[in-house]
Amino acid sequence: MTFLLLAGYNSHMATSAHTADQILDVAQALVQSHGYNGFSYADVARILGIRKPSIHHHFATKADLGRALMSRYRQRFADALADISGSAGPAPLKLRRYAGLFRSVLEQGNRMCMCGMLAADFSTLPRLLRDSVRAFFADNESWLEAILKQGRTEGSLAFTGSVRGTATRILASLEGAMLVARSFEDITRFDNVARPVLDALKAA
Amino acid sequence: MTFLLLAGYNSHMATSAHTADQILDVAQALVQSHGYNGFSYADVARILGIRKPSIHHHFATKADLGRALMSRYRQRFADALADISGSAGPAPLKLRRYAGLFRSVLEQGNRMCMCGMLAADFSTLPRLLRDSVRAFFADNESWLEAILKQGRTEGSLAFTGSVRGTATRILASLEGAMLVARSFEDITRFDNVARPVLDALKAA
DNA sequence: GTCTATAAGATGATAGAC
DNA sequence: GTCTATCATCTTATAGAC
Repeated sequence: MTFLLLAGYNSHMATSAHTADQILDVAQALVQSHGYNGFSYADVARILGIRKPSIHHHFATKADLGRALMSRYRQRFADALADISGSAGPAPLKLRRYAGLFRSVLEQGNRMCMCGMLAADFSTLPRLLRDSVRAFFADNESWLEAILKQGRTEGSLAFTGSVRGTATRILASLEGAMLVARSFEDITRFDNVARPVLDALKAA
Repeated sequence: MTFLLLAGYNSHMATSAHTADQILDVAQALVQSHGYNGFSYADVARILGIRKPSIHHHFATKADLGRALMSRYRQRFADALADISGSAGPAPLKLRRYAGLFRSVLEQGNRMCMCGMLAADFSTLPRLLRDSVRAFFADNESWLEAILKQGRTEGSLAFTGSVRGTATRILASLEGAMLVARSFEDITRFDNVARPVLDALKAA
């Protein structure tokens, strides 16, 4: 398959980036658009203007590439979450910024959250990748729990039900909102889910 | 790939079913488990104990098979929705039965909603299939809107925000709940999202 | 309606030259 | 680190016998 929609990347920019990073950039965009089984080494090579064996040199197998992809994605996401929770604002603002993380992925060429996409591909993934997908979700929920607790403590959030259950619900709603919104190629569909889900948590 | 998890189907039952139906049964299970790009005619043939050309005889191309799959799936889902909305109960009960539709798919070998899965595979689908996925979601939202209106009218439901927005949110939450729950192979994760989402709509 | 045989192209991967 | 050449296997699909 040939895909031009590599928003956020083209082979003529970031010339200082190492090949391995460029491969990860392209592969990630392809996974987020087409799924783990929807892209090939040939696709990545074509887009970067290199040959398949060059990719195998950096990532011997597709499972290796997948692991590197997940490792980098989880690290970056963890950094983004740390940046938000380390900031000074009230919990509702942090939740809005959190949803903004997902929203920005959709904005970037109508991509899906990489882990949401891999959750769909779940049964076809190598074991290590499966574990990483679960860990990503678990990390997200733990982070959300901390923010929800902060909000309850500072009085900025008021919600019935457990902190854990609420975190689970926020994550699932955002993943589902992305999934449905991207099939309509309409980001307002994401907003129409994310906004009320978060607003419903606010203290009166 | 070889998959044994064809809960709900094996080649020794339903011997009276026509081959085309058996193919659809197996292909649907595979799409729901592995995605559109995660299964092949060879997989279907192996499971049914027939040869690939027999499948091509019934469904000339994979796109044809996909169309037939969607057509049957949407029809069945529409029938299930009509059955629920045609019944006598109050809106909250109908919503619970609606969520039960999704839940039963998860129970069936940890499958994903077929359209949720195809929404992930969206960018790799033939145009007609894309349209069908969108139509499925739109049909679901329209049905939910009708139930939400019924609930408001009869006083069994009370929610802030628009009927349309609430319908969108319910669908997205359920799809996302399935997506996340299946990666943990834990149906209680689905329940922990579906229950509070629907309970929050109930009139006091 | 199902089969054998087969094709053209894709896929993940390797050997070995430069 | 990148390339050419090559690989076994898989994928979608067709021709034609039974």
